Amino acid sequence: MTDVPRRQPTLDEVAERAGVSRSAASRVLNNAPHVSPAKRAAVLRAIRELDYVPNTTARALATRQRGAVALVISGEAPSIFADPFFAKVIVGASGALEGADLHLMLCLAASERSRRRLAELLRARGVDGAMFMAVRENDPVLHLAREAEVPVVFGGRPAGFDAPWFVDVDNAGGARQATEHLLARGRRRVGIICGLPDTEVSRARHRGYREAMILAGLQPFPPEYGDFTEPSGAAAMAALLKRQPEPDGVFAANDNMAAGALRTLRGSGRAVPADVAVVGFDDLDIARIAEPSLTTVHQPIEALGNEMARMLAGLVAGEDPSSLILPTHLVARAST
Amino acid sequence: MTDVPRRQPTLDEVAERAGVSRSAASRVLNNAPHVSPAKRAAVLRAIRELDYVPNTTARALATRQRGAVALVISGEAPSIFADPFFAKVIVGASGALEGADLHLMLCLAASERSRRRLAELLRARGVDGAMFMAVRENDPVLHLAREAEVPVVFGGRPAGFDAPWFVDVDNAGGARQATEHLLARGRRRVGIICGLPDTEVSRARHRGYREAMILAGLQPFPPEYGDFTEPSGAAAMAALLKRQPEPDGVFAANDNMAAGALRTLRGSGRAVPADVAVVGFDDLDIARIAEPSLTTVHQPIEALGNEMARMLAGLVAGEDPSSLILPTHLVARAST
DNA sequence: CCACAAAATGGGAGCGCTCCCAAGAGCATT
DNA sequence: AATGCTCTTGGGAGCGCTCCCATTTTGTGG
Repeated sequence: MTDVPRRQPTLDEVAERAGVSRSAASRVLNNAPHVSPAKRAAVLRAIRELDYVPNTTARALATRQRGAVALVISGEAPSIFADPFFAKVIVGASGALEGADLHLMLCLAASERSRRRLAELLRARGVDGAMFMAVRENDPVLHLAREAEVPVVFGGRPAGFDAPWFVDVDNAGGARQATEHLLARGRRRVGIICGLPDTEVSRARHRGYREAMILAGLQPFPPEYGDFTEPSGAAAMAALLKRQPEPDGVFAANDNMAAGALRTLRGSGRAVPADVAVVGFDDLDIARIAEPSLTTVHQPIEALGNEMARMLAGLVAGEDPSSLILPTHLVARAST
Repeated sequence: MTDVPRRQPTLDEVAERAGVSRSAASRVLNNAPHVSPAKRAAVLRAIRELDYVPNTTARALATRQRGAVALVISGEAPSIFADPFFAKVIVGASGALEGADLHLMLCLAASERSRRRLAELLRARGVDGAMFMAVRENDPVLHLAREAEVPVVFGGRPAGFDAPWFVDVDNAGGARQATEHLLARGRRRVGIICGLPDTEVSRARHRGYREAMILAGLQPFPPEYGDFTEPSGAAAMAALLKRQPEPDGVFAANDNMAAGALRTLRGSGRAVPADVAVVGFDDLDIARIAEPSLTTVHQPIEALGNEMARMLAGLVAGEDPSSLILPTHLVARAST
C-alpha cells in the first residue's frame, strides 16, 4: 500500500502552484470568505493537480481540535463487549458522528494499562470528548471521567455518581410495564432475575418490578442475580425454580438472561408460557429468535448511541445540551 | 468535567520550572540518554508538580506518527457489525494494540460519506495504519486501501484482490472437516448453506465442502445462499427442504445461519440430528446456546484480531511481517 | 476626481513537540 | 599542562496548519 515515501504535498506547495499566499489557500480549504473567485478556482485546481490532502494532525494542533471522540466501554472482562448491545450503540453513534465530522476512538477499559492509556488520551486532549458506557458503581473509570479535560457524556447513569450529561432509557418504566404485563396475563407469583447489582440499569429495572408488584398488592420476590449473560440467566432460573412458591412468571433484566431462563425451563420440562411466562429486556435479535419468541421491553439502542454522540458533538461545539431519557415499550411475543 | 479553561502546562513550562532546557525535558520525557541524573530528577519533579501531560497532537506532528490505527468494517448495511464476530475481533485487536501503544479508531464504512471521511483519514495520515475487515469483491473500500498512505492489513482475504498483508483462517480446511464429519456420521445427502457469494470466506467454505463431497464420491448439492444472518439461514434451510432428494445433513457457512436452519427444521417437525444433522462455522456463543447445541468449526476469532493488530503494529514499526493463516478445528456437539 | 469603506491579500507568529547540531564540561591519557 | 574523548547541554529549525493583522486593492457616493 505504501509506495515510494514521496512526501505528501503541503498547503505551501498548493499555494505556490496556485500563485497565491498560504493564507489564501487556507481560506479556500476552509471555505472562508475573502477570496476572489479567480484565486479560489486556482487553488482548487492546484489541490486537484497535486492531489493534496490537508494534514489532519497539523490542523488539529493549530485549532486545538482533534476531530475525534472516544467511546469508552468499561468492565473488567473485555468479553462484556461481546453483547450485541454495544454493537448497536456503536452503529447509532457512528451515524451521528459522521454528521459532526468526528471520528470514533474505541477504548475497551478493561485492564489497568488500558485505563492509564485512556487517562492520557483524555487528559492530553487526544480526543475532543468521550462517551462512557457500562460504568459501574465505584468504577475506576469514573476517576478518568472526572479528570478529563474534555466533555464527557454517559450512556446510562452510573450508580452512585451524578453524571452532568447522560443519555439513558426509562429502565424503571420498562421494567414496570414488563411486570404489569405479566400480571395482566394472570400471573401472580412473578420472580425477577436481576443483572449485576452494582449497575444502575439493574437497580432501576429491579425498582420498576417492585413498584408494579407492590402496586398490585403482591409481594415482590427476592431477586436472583446474573451478570447479563445467557448462562447466568439459566443458572438464575434454576435457582428461582427451587423457590417456594414456584414462580408462574419471570421478568429477566435483559434478553440474554431471559434466553437462559427459557433454556432452563425447557430443560426442566416446564412449558412457556403455560407454566411460566417470561419477559426480557432489550429487544435484541435473540428475543425474536428464541423459542418461544420472547416478550420483551424494547429499548431504542441505536438511538441511545445516536443521541449520546449528538450530545457530545454539541458539547464539543460549545453548546449546552441537556440530558435525555429515552422511552421504552413492551413488545409482546410468544413467551407470555 | 471541564472546568476553568486553564491551559494545560507545556513542556517549556516544565523545563523552566526544572531549570533546564526544553530539549533536556524532552529527553526525560522520552527517556532518552544524555541527561544527568540530577536534571532528570528535577524534570520529573516539575512534571509531577505541574501535573503535566504531553500533548499528543504536537508530538504526532513532530514525529509524524499518530499513535492510532483504524479498524475498517466494510458492508453497506451497518447492521453487519451486529455480528458478535466483530466484537471478538475488536477485543483481540485491542489487546495487541495496547501492547504497541496504539489507539483504535473504529470506522464503519457503510455510507458513501463515511468512505470519503475514511479516505481522508487514510490519505492524510490521520492514522498510522489500518485493518480492513468484511471486504467483498469489488468493494468500494478496496480503492481506499490501495490509495492509503499507510500500511494496511486485511482480515480475511478479499475476493479478487491480492492483499499484500492479511490474516485469515483456514476456511476451506474447516469446511472440509465439517463436511467430512457429517459424512462420518453416515450422512450422504449433505446440503450446504453458503454466505454472501461475493466474499472469499463464503467461497472458501464452499470449496472445502465440495472437496470433501467429491473425495467421498458424492455429488455436491447446489448451494443455497444466505447473508450470514439467522433469518437468512432459516430461509435457506426451507429452500433446501424442498429439494429432491431431501438432505440428511447440512453444512451452514456460519453459526447464525446454522441456528436459523435449526429453527426451520424444528418448525417443520424434523428431528436434529436424527433426521437432519447440522454443522455451523465460527463457534460463537450461539452455537453453545442453540437447541440442540451446534456442532461447528471453531475459528480463533480473538486471535485473528490479535494477529492483525500485531502485524499492523509491526508494519508501522517498519518491520516486514508475513501473512498468516490460522487453523480451525471441529467442535462436535449435539446437532450431529 | 477624491475621500472613505469594504473586500482581498499575504506576512508572520504561533500551536507544543522532536531532533539535529554546535558548543561546553568533565575526565583520562600522554 | 596540553590533547583528545565522551557525555551534557540548550539553541533553533522545523512538523503543516490556522488566524490575526497590517497593507493593498477595489468599489461607491459626493
